Amino acid sequence: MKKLLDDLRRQLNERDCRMTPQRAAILEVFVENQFQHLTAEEVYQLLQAEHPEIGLATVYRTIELLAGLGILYRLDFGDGRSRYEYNAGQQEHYHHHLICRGCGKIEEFAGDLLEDLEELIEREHGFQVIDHALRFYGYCADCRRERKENQ
Amino acid sequence: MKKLLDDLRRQLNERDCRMTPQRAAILEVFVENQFQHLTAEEVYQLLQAEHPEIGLATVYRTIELLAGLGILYRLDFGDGRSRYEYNAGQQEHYHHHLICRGCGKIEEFAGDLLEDLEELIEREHGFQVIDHALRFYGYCADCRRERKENQ
DNA sequence: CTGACTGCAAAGAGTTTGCAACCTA
DNA sequence: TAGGTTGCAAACTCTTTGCAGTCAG
Repeated sequence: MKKLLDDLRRQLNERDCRMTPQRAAILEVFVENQFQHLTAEEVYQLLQAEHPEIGLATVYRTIELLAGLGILYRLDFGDGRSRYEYNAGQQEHYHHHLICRGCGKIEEFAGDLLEDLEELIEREHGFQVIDHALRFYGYCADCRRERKENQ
Repeated sequence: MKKLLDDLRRQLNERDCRMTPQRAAILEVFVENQFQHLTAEEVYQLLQAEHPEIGLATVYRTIELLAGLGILYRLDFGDGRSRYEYNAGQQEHYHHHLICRGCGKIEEFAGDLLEDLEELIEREHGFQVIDHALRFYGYCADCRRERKENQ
């Protein structure tokens, strides 16, 4: 954790921004909840125990900052709020999402498989791809079972 | 257009819902703006000329209804509002989106290429895929040019 | 000691909902 | 004529912003 905080401090200083206890606490929440898809409100709730003084506005502002630095990754599953995930490798995202229309559960699966396509896009559209989001919508194993039973 | 309206009426009646001039007008907007990604507000604006009496709440309610029937397709590009597109074939969507982080422009490109992956997902995760969304984020040709010039 | 950062509360967007009047089947 | 539908306004949810006080560098 210490190294991550030092990294953050350095990145902030490079941009004339400052390290604060609030920013450290918020980064910590994301690191401790790696692979989760947290909303601002959830981060705020998770902070209540140890840092009840941190306001929701600060959470929003910090999340935006961290996302701008590439430390967080923004996800939008279409449920009306933004979710964020810690981007451990600070590299591209090679996992995708299976979003269940029954229960809302989000599974991840690994794999890129899109490089060829990205090359094609660059060649044919002159579009420089810096990221991609691939989502599959459908019904997870649990919901499929339930749906079968209800027939 | 008439056939589409009759189809809609039939689908509505099957669900104990009614055809109304408002619903017809809203469907018409989507048909006339095929391949566009309209927000509720945009639909409302487009209706003003011919149907200034239709309220925004009705637009929202109708869009939700049409999306539930599979007549519209919901798109979410992460800009804080939902967009909808007329689903001409009422079948799966085999085009994807290139979203420019510079100017926000959204280009489409055709191609499925995901069938193999869908099979894999079903086999390995027991997840039944009914749709997918594939988006590439980056910089379009125009913005790339501009960014080069500003260097 | 400067100016970036914070918490709070208020304002803003987009969307949903309650309700009385209205209209379709 | 029964009950689904509408327009309006108010309510709601998520997010952003203004501001005075605070704190990091």
